[in-house]
Amino acid sequence: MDRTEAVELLETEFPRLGLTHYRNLYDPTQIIADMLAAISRAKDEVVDEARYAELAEAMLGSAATPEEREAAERAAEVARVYAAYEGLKRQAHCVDFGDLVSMPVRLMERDSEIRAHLQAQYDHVLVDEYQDVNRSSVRLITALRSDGRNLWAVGDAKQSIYRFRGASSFNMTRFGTSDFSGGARGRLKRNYRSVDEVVQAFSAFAIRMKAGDQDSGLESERGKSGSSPELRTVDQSPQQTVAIADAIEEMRRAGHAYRDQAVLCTGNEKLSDLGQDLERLGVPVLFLGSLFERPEIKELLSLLTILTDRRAMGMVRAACMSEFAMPISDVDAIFSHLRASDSTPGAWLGELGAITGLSEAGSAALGAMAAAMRGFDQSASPWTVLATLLLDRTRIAARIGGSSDIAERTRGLAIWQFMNFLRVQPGGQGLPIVRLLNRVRRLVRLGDDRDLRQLPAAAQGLDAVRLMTIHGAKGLEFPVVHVPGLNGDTIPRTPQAPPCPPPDGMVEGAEGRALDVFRAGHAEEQECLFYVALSRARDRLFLYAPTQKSNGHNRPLSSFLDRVGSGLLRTKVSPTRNLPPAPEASDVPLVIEGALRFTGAQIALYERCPRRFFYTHVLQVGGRRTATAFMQMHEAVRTVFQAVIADASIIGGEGDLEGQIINAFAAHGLADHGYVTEYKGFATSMIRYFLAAREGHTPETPTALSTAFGAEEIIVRPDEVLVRSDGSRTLRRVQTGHFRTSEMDDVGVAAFLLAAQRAFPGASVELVHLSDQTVRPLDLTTKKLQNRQEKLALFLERIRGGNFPADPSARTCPGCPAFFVCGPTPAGTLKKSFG
DNA sequence: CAATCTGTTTTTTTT
DNA sequence: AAACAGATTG
Repeated sequence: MDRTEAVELLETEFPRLGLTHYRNLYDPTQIIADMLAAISRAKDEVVDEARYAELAEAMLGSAATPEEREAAERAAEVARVYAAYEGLKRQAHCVDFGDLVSMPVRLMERDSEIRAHLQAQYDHVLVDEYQDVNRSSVRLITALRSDGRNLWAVGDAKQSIYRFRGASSFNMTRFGTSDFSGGARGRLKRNYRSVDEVVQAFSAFAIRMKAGDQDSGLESERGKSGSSPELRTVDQSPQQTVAIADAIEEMRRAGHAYRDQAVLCTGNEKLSDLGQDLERLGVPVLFLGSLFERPEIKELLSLLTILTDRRAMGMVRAACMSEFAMPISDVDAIFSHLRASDSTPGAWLGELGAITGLSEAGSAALGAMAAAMRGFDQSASPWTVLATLLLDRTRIAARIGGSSDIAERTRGLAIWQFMNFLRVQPGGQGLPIVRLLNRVRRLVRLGDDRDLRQLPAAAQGLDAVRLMTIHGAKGLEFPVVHVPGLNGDTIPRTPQAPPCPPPDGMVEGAEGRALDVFRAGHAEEQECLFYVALSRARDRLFLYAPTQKSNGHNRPLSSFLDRVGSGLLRTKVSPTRNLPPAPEASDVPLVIEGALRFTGAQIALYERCPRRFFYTHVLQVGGRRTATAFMQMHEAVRTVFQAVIADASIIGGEGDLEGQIINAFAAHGLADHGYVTEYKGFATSMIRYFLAAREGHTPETPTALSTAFGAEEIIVRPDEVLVRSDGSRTLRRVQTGHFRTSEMDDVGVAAFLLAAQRAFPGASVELVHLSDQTVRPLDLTTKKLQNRQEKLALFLERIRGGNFPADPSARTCPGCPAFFVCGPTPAGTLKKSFG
C-alpha cells in the first residue's frame, strides 16, 4: 500500500477516533498524511503501536509543563491512530513500506529457526550507502550477520541526506563498536570521478561540515582539467532558466551531448517548471513533469469525466481538442441544457437533438464525440475507454506515432506512462472512472505522483538533458552538472518542525530536547545535500542563483557558496534571450450583458483563484468538489440551522432537535452511513451551540444587503440578524467549520462588513464558528477595509474584462472541481448575463 | 527614529 | 511559515 492508499484507508475511520489535538477537520487528508509520516518514522525504529503508546504514556507521566503535557497528549493521539491503522491494514491484508523491513526484523529476531535458515543462505552481505541505513535496516543486517563476519559496508557520512526517514550518522559511528563490534574501519582517500577543480570545491566545503570526519579531504585521481566550477548569477529567476539553457548549449559545443548533462534541484516542483521552460527554449529534456498536469493527460482525464459527470464539465476541455473542436458558446449551450435535465451521466450523448442553439461546427463535433464514446457508459473501465479512443476511434495515437518531433514524442511517452498507470490501479468499490479520478486527486495532493514524472526506461537512450532532484541523483554521476536556485531561502532551508514529532525515547541516539535535535539534524542534512549536488559532476560544474525577487526586492545568495573556497568562478550574466511566455491562456473573450451581480462569497472565490471563479460562476459548472460523508454532515448542520432561522418554532422540545437532524441526515444521504451515530453527536453539539449563541436576542428575518460599485453590485446575506433588548442590532455569519486566521483577510468578509455597515450603521458584526463554538467580532482597521474595498472594485473590473488567470497550487488544485479541465478554453466569444 | 503593521514572495526530500 | 520591504504609527 502506498501513502495515498493508506490515507484513503484511514479517512472514514478518522473522525470517530475521538482526537482532540488533531481534531475533526473538514478535510483531514493533510493531518492523516502527517500522522502516517510519524507512523512510518516509528517503523524505521521498529517501534510498534503498543510501544508507541507506552512511550507516549511515559511522556505524560513525566510532563512538568503544559507544553510537555500537550506534546505527550499529541503523541498518545498518534498512538491511537497507529493502532487503528494497523487494524485496518490487517483487515485489508495489506502491508506498507515500513512493514517491508520492520516485519522481517521482528520475525527474524523472534524465530531462531528462520533466522538460522536465512543466515545459512547468505555467505556474504554487502551494504552500500551505509549512511542511509536506519535502525530498522541495522537490525535486519544484525539478524543476518550478528557477529559481523563476512559483512562489508561502504558509506560516507557527508552524503547523509535521508535523515527524515531515520538515517543517522549515529549508525555510522556505532559501526565496529556498539554494532558489529570488532569490525575494522578503513578510509577511502582517492576520488576517481571528478576533475581536481571539482574535488577541490566540495572538499573545501567539507572542511566545515558537521557530518563526517574533518580530515576527510580527497585527492583527485584525474588531475586538473583547466576549467573551474562557476557560479552564474542573474537578476531574476526567469533569466536563470535562460542562463542554464545557454550553458547547456555552450557545453554541447564543447563536446558534451545533452544526455551527458544533468540539472539538479532540491524539489520536484521547481524541476517541473524548469523542465517546461527549458523545453520551450529548445533544450530537449528527459523529464515529464507532473504527469497529471500535462495538457495531453488532462485532455484524456477530461474525456473520462464526461462519462461520469452529470454536468459533463469535461466538455469545456474536450472542445479544445482538434478532434472535438467547437466554439465556447456551444459548450455553454450544452451546459445550460444539462443544468435543466436530470438524466444519467453521458446519456445525453445519445440524444443530441434535444440540445438547442448549437452551431454547425458544434453539432459536427458532438457527433464525433458521440461516435467516439459509443458503447461506453459510466461503469466503463478507464483503460478500455482511452485505449479505444486513442487507437481505434481517433487519430491521436497515429499522429503522435508518426511524428519525429521530440516534444511530440514526449507527449507520446506521457500517454504511454499514463496508460500503464491506469492498468495497475488498486481494486475497490464504486465506478472505476470515479475511483480513478479520486485517486489521481489524492496522488497529486500528497505529491505521490513523483515516480510517474521520470521518463520510463524505454526513453533513457534519448539525447536529452537529465532533470533530477538531488536526492534522485545520489549514487549517479554526470560529465556536466547544473545546480540552479542557490539562494539563502532554498539551501540551507530553515527547518519546519514536523507536525507530529516522535515521542521522547523513540529515536535511538537522540539526546536532549527533541526540537534541538531536530534542528541540528536538519542543518547537517542541508550541508550534505549541497555536498552531494556538487560531487555529482565529473568534468564541469555550474551553479546558478537569481539575486532579485520578481518584485525587484533583494534575494540573498546561499551562505554555502562562501564555503567552497576561492576556486569558484563568479560571474554575473545577462542572457539576451527572453523566456517565451507559458502558453497558459488566461483571458476569455467575454461579453456581459447588464450589470454584474455576485455575492461576497463568490468574489472571495475570484480572489482565491480567478480561473476557478470562471468555471464555477461564469460557466456555472462544477460547483463544489465531491463531498465526503464528513462534509455532508456539515451540509446537514447548515440545513438545520437555516431551518431554525427561518422558523425558530420548529425546535420546541428536546425531541424536535433530534428529529430535524435525522431528517437533514436522510436528505444528505447519511442515514445509512457507518458512523452516523458519531456524526449525529457532532451535529447535535453544533446545533446546540448555535441555539445557545442566539439566546437572549430577538431574531429578525435576514434580508439581502447590497453594496454598489459603480454600476456593479455585490450582494451579501447575513445568516442571522439579532436585536438586543436595547434595540441594537447584531449581524452574524454562521459557519459550520473552524475559524482560520486567513478568513479575516479575504474580501468576502470585507464585503459582509461593508454591506452591514451601510445597511445598519453602528450595528455589530460577528462571525460564528460552530466547530470551534466561538462567536468573534468582525473588526477590520479602516486601512484594511479600504484596501479590501479597492480590491473588490478591481476584481469586478477584471471579471468584466474576462481576465481569469489560474493560480495553481499543488495543495489546493487537486481539491478543485475544475482540476481536470483547468487550462485553455475553446475558441470564440462567450455571452453571459448575471441579472 | 524605532516599533508595528501590511502586503508580497517563495516554498522538501522517498522506499 | 517566514523573510523581507515598505508604509504607518507613536
